[in-house]
Amino acid sequence: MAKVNTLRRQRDFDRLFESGKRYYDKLLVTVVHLRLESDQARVAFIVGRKVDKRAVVRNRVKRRLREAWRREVPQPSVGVDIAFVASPASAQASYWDLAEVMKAHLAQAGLA
RNA sequence: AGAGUGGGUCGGGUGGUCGCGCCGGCUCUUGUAGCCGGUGAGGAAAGUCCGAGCUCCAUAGGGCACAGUGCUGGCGAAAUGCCAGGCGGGGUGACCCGCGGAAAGUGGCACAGAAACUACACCGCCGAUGGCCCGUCCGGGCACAGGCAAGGGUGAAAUGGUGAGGUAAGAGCUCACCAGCGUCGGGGCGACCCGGCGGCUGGCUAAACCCCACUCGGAGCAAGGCCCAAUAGGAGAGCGCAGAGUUGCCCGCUCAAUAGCUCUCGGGUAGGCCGCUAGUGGGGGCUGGCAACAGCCCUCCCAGAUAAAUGACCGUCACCUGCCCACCGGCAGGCACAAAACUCGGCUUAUAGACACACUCUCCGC
RNA sequence: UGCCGGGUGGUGAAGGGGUAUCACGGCUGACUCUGGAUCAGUUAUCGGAGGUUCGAAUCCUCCCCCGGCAG
Repeated sequence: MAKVNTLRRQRDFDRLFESGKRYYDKLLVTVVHLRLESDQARVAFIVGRKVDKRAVVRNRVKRRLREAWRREVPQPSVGVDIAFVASPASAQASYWDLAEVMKAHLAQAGLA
């Protein structure tokens, strides 16, 4: 995943969480916001300290999410910002569980 | 064979399919591109408990306070670190744990108890001596004066312990040994140890104040430096006053809002770049030293991310647990603690299991 | 990542070496025909583990948890 497709500015996060549409699950909360001025999709994976105290576990969840985004889901061709926020239950979830939830949320958003 | 002690090393291997950060090279359509090559988490990277380097600050100067350290000697840049030794305590033992000063002063020691520090006298013991009574002047009784601190009892702790002598009863009152104190001689760099002598002893608490010796400016890479959109129109320097700053206070030193006057044209947010990895560095050998460690020689280059790379999935082998099983083997599950964020030296805490070494105890065999 | 502050009944707070205190709740009982008010009782191994002390919520050390500041 190229750097251009990573969401990193505080301003972008503020706009995404203020006006984005949310899809909920026990493992994952997905926030989607369309950006018409661009045709690039930007994505962020958020795993807070409440998921698990240990950095090793949080890093594993983040990497599984990133891998699921890369392999299990068709890349959107429209301008859109997406944030995947992991919940504490995702620390015990397998790669395939996370991928299923991600696919379902993107289908609901009409991106897949 | 079993149980254990000490320090040390390692902490999954291998294959397949996709993928990531950084560095270097090449290519072109010069880009947030493609290809090739190299490289990419730990013993604790952790907690942030100590200490350094490095950077900045209004210069860091003095005094007091506060704070820290605390057996001795050595090592180390330094440290609440390490090594060796000393003493005390624990363990059958290998070994482990602790550490200045209580006759410089102040304070505290609840409850209980007679008394808790100028020690004391409730029960108790004695009553030799003096007193009173009986009585033949021997003697016996009373417990008034008085003597005692051995025994009982209270407490965490009661002014040395054990034994003998001694006495009216007792007591370091006397003696022997032990503990403590002082002193002399010897050994050791020293903590301290060994021996002699003396008087016969003087609670505990300093992780209470304190005393003694030594140490101490503050903040921290979000330090700090550089380049600079948009927006706003001020911003900076000098003079000057209330004032402000340094972990607390005093002195000292420094700075200086706003208003005013004079001069100058820069300051800085978002963002980006540097700091940013070669360093008190790792490995091997020799020499000195009991050791920590030091010196010399050879050799190696070993992460630099920033919404944050170092992986995901699927096999297989090894290991562990459970079940089935006469055995071969099969099935299921597990396979630790945990991830850099300027760097380094320590400490502390978490950690499935594996390996080798040295040593101790018990039992058995020869 | 760095630096601070704090954990005491259900809740909010005192206490800084000597039987753990107060307020508001909750529960039980008494009073009342019933309820309220009132009175009495009950509800804590002081975040955990070691250490210093005769004795620790308090002093020291190490862990765990919560919150804040620095963009």
